[in-house]
Amino acid sequence: MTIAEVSKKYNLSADTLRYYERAGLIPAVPRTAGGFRDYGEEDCRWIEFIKCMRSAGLPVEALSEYVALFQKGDSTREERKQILIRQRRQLQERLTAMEETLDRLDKKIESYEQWTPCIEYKLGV
Amino acid sequence: MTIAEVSKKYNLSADTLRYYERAGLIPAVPRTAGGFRDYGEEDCRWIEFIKCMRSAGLPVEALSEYVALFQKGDSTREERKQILIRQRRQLQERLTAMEETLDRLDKKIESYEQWTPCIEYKLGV
DNA sequence: TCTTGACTTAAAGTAAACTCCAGATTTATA
DNA sequence: TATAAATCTGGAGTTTACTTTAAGTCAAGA
Repeated sequence: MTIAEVSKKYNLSADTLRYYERAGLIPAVPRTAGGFRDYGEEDCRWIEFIKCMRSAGLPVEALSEYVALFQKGDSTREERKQILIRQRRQLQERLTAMEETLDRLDKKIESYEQWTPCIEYKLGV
Repeated sequence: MTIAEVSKKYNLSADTLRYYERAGLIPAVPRTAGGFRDYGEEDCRWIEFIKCMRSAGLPVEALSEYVALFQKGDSTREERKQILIRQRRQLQERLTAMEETLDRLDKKIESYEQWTPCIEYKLGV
């Protein structure tokens, strides 16, 4: 697959795909004789995985460490697992904060549905 | 309250508090004769509100628009409400994506708990 | 009064994650 | 074969949200 095809498939710009590779978010992609990237199935799975993780806000650095360790082989299994556990915990924390904010936004929007100006409304908060 | 006291109370640096004011995330804070900020109860409520919204990732720009509209008075109620609704929807979307990623991370961590290398493990994704 | 520490501003600097650009090379099409 | 479209690399530029700096002002204690 060419970079244009992968770009379309995952809705990531070609620049972003090249950036992900350069930053070590995905292993090096094989090339054609002319030097063009030629993505295979496994490359695609990496891209999909990284896209998912990035969409949830996992930092590029943590992910590139994970990929680097993965490429070092089995001896890094435990270290990789610790990265995942750590990122899972931080993601959970962000999620909880966001759920609280969502609740608060809901209440606020509800208060905007009423005509009667209440103290909350007066303060705008 | 001085900026140092508010900084301690909300665990935001004095620099961040000044930045929030400058960026219009909170209305202008009253000053002492000497020009020092003198935060009152209402200022604190704004800060707490903005801190909560920012912690969930609501963009500075959307929040500053909201505050600007609030300061223009009642006629902007509907516009303010639309901002909140829009941000709520986007927050919900981010939340859903993050929940999916959390699930996936959980499964991945579980797979790291096993000795048997499976296809997933081999691919690292 | 002097000095030390808290506070002020405007402006520059930083970090993260892309995004764009220039100039060269490769590949597909007429 | 000529040319246009796609891709390459290295490096610079952008955006968001702060954070730091510099140079000065204000206020409380010795």
